[in-house]
Amino acid sequence: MKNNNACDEGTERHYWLMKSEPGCFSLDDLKARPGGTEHWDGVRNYQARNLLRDEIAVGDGVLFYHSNIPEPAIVGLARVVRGGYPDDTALDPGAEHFDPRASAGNPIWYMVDVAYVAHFATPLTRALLSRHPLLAGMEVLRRGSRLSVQPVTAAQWRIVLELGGCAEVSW
DNA sequence: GCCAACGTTGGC
DNA sequence: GCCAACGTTGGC
Repeated sequence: MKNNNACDEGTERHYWLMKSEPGCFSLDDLKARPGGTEHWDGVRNYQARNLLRDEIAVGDGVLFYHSNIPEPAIVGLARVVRGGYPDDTALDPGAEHFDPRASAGNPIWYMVDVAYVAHFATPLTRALLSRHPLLAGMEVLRRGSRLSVQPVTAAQWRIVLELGGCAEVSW
């Protein structure tokens, strides 16, 4: 976990990285959804839940990361179009991420909605990202980093968009 | 497939 | 409250 320094304390974060296994849900899948929009549901980790519930807001930027493949990479961009609200897949006994402890009055788990923005011209692999001195500290590159929703600094965001050929995308 | 890193569970 | 056992994530 990263600790805030004095400059970050109390300031809003606007940029995030979200992981997905492309065999489960890829950036192409997001693009193909009606309106390019989908719920980011199924997160069952309290640290990520807190971000979804309390921090992630409409208009925030999302780096879309493909994990658990031969060459994991940031493949493109999405935008948050709805802030945190209860993840009702936790209430569905038939759902993969059903949680018997959750109820309508105590949803426990939260999700946001994200909308497709763009694919990068080429996927930004871990090797490529690590080569950039200002990206070497990214949470996703840290060994053992498992958080599926991570904060990204404004500086990191800007550099990643440049590397991805999306510097002109305004936020 | 291996295994390190991490979160969660549960005995005590 | 400690901590060992266990399950999962995810890079390699």
